[in-house]
Amino acid sequence: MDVKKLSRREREKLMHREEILAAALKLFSENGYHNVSMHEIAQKSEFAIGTLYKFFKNKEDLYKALIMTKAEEYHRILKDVLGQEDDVLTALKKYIAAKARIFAESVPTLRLYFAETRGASFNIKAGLDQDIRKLYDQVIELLASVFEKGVAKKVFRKLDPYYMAVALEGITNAFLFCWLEDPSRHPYDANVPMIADMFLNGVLIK
Amino acid sequence: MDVKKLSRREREKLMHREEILAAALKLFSENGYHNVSMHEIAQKSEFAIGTLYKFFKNKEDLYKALIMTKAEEYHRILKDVLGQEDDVLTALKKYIAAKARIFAESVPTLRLYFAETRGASFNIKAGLDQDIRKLYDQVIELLASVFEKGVAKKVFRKLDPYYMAVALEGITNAFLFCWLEDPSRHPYDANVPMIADMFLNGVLIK
DNA sequence: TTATAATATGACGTCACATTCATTACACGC
DNA sequence: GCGTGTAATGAATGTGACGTCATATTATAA
Repeated sequence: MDVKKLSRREREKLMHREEILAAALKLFSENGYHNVSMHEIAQKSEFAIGTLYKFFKNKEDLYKALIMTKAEEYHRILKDVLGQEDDVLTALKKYIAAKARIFAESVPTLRLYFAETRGASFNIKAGLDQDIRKLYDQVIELLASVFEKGVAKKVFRKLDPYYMAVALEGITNAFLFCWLEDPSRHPYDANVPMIADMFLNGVLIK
Repeated sequence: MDVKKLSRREREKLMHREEILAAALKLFSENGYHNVSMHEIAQKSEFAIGTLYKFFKNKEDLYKALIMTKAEEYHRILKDVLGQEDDVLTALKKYIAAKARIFAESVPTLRLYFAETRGASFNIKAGLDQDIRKLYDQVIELLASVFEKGVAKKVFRKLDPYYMAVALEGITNAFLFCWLEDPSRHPYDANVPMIADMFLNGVLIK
């Protein structure tokens, strides 16, 4: 998979593909799948309609390629973070912070990702749901295993590890959503310690 | 607004409207706005296409009427619960439980509500976002005021009340989503105490 | 320079869907 | 039974989007 192995022709073709995807990301994240036409994507990417169909079988295929690329990247990063040999507490804090880093560089990606994973996704007839879902479930399971370890080591209370993972996902996503709505008023980065604190210690005075 | 004041003609007309909305709810919640045609809604509700247009200006209008009715009902119930003169802790627990009750009777409604409030809603060109958002923000603010009271009374730690509300919303929605995906495996009702416990006390062993 | 392969183009066919409106059916008072 | 206004109908219309393909352009090799 070395880039050097590819001829200029092939490298350019890949670049063109990337350009199409970049244009599509911008449009889809702003307007949603059904409110973007292939004509618009062609215009924005400065290719002809026919060219899009050289790269992607159809509109669904283009969308799916876009989403899955991003989802796999997201998944890989979180897996890396959770896979490091840290103690459970730092692993968790790293995880919360990583979610910020991933999307900090690309708000459009976050918008698309939320559109497909939160709420019911009705964009694509079939298949995509399942594929993204599988990646998402893997992250949850990984998180759950961290919690399980934490429970065994008596760091965490004896609660269902899976539900702890669900809760943490819920909280972090809620703050990501806040940030998405108004980045300057609700910065995610700055709130990471507070989020961790709230989740770990609760809101009650003991 | 007494029903008795209406003639049979008028009552029937209202009933017909309800029937159309019921058919639309089922279809939209299963397939999403763009994958349901007016023709399908007409068929399911056993009216002619033209009749739909007697009740609603267009497809968007029909969808909007559907969503806003449900959203206002949801909002009203949560407002009632939080408005009662309870101490902050029972108010909170009631709130968490109420979210279950509202949707327990209608999974389709929950699906639609999530489709419009979580993730980016791209169904309707403009307007709906803002209107639903306003209702949603009111609930958050109400929740925040409960937390503020709790902080003043030294029940809750000194954290930003708004962010506590965001976190609670995040957690409860995450569990609602779980329930939506697999109602028998992840019952929301049974988990209410656990959710409250996790949010109030955190996951850490002290 | 020419031949050949690879890539890009965009006008157009086709189809599905939202919306309209001329017509029909119906209820109710006289 | 008759006339009037209200409600319901669904074939017809117009629009717009996807995806195709015959053609044009560019790159490479001979």
